[in-house]
Amino acid sequence: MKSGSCRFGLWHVHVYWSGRTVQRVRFSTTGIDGEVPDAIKLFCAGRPADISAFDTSSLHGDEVYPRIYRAVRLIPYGHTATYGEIAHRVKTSPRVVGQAMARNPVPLVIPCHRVVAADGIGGFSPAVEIKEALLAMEKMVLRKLQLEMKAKQ
DNA sequence: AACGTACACTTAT
DNA sequence: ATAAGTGTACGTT
Repeated sequence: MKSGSCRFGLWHVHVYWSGRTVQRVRFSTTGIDGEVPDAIKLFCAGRPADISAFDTSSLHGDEVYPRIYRAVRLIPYGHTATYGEIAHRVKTSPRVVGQAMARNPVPLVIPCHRVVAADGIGGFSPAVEIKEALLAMEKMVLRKLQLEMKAKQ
């Protein structure tokens, strides 16, 4: 199992992984030595990298959490869904979706930052500023991509 | 093993 | 503004 961290704004993103399997991701105010998968490095540097394809044990099974995590993983880069929408998709309640997000072992890989409240941004641990920054970054990157696309046509 | 409480929510009183 | 509904985790009996 390898581990390492990379920067996202003021925060350090710790990643525990090996090969295509990511076991744990967490935000910290301090860094650690070691390697981080390229895709995650690119993502944190503001490139439109898709990091949802990594393997994660939390995605398997018929229980409620895995079903929620699989649904959340389908939210595209730069987009959001509400707790209620996800709940509706997997036939559970919004409260439970929030619980699953709070316990997400691999934020970014399972993009819990793209799940927002019906009337606001919702929560994020350890700090909601991270969620705001992630959403702002994705929105900006997406807008830029769309502009480039349009320019080519 | 049962029970209470605490949640990153939402909808309806 | 408050209450009910929801699934899971975690603490206390």
